[in-house]
Amino acid sequence: MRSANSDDDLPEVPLPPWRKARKSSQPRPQLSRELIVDTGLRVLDAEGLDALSMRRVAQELGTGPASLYAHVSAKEELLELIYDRVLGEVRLPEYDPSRWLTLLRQCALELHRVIVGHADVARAALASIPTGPNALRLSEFMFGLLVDAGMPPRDASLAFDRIILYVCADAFEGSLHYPRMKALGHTRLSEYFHMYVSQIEEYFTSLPPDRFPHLSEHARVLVADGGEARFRYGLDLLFDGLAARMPAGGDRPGS
Amino acid sequence: MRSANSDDDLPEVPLPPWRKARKSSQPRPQLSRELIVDTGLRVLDAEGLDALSMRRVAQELGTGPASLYAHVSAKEELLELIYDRVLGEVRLPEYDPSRWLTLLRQCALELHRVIVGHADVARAALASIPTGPNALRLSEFMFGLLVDAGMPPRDASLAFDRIILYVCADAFEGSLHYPRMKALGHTRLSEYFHMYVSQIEEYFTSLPPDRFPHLSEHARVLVADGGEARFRYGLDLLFDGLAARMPAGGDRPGS
DNA sequence: TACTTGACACGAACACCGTTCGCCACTAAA
DNA sequence: TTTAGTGGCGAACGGTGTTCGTGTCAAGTA
Repeated sequence: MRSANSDDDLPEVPLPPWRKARKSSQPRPQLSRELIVDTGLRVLDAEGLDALSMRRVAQELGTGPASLYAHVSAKEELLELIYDRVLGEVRLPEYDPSRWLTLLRQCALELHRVIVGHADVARAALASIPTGPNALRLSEFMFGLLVDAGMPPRDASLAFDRIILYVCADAFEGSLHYPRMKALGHTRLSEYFHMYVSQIEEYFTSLPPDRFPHLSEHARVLVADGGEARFRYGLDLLFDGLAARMPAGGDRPGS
Repeated sequence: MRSANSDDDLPEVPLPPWRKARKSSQPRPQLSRELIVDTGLRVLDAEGLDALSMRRVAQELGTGPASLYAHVSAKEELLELIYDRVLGEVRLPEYDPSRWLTLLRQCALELHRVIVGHADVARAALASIPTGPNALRLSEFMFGLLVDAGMPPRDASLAFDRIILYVCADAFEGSLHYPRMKALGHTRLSEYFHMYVSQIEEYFTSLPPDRFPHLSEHARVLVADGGEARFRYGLDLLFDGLAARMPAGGDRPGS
């Protein structure tokens, strides 16, 4: 595999018998679903989703791409498995329906944190309908919280779905900058963002004020807040709406 | 190009001089950005984003993929142009800040309608930072509405951003079913959805009730509502939160 | 102990993809 | 009429996901 010797057709030497021993001393790579998912996640964390190809994972495992298909039906399945493994890192608080709003908010923030922490796994998150064990665990927790707090199951289903969508969508949008940054050759995230924000602001400022009065005037604030503030603002909007819909109201002081 | 005559290497006849006239009567295919964007959108509408390759567009235009790069720097740019062309279909209501909530909601619904109407253009929508003329037109309208209604520009910026994200994210999520449906060989959308919903419901029902009491009990309602109801529910959540934040409150009777 | 069986590993290939290079035909200016 | 230059485009490069057929090893059976 590592070249070195010439692997031509004609055997230069009648291959000594102990060659067989060498091969069996290197037992079997023991491929398995878990090992493949582990490796895939490692590649994704280190180099991003674009670098996560079947060939790349196979290479990391010292084999060819065909070997993976014995344990994983397709790349899509591999991505779903990786996503569910990531969801395993989500730590759930103690279950207490009387504090449903606080806990639900905590879940959303935690989910967001975990997803954002794994490069651009969000791109895989939005694309898959998650049915893995860790996704179920999280779903049961959040959906149950809403139901047990007194929300009609149908509303709870919708609300839960919208929260997850929002969290994943925000993480996804943020992850789009990741490949861009690499393409521009930047290695420092702050440096990239500074450049990016300046460009957008400059563009908005340069717009004709007669056709785009608000955009050109407020160019600065349009790019002022970074990802985390934007995320929290939208989350607050959603949860305020939710609290107003819950029969018993919210659980935090002041609402 | 249209076959018909045999375009072999050897000329069957010493090609008469008036052949030259024929060629110049068919001047040049007159490739242009607009023509390429038109064709791309047509392919996308007819066969989905997965089928939209540079080769496919070129083939539709009766040429090779290399020809496109004279007018479009990369596929990503083509997608952005297509998306902005789609945004051109968004019809804006009459500007009236005193009815900001109604109009903003109308914009969101209209944008959603237009995006969903173009197969899975949503996948391109979320992936690009829209700076085309039609995107600016829409941004100026919605952002201006919030500012002129009395919202501090910084909040207006955040709110506007979140609304767009939500609309696009929902359309995106819905568009994911599109390739799946094709992969399963279904041609009727309703038929596919019926099968899909049944499967999910069955799966949730079959979950162990001791570990997933809420999911297994409420399996039916978890899949009850289709895309449109889910979308409106989330939009209402957002707008309720927004109205509560606007200094002058909402504009609709009852809020 | 010898043989069979079956599952896994994997090289090679297929059909695509986005993109670039370099040649060609052609138009417009000189 | 010559020349310069531009846009169209065939061919190729280096990648992708996936499949087929073969090889090889470990365990079960006689």
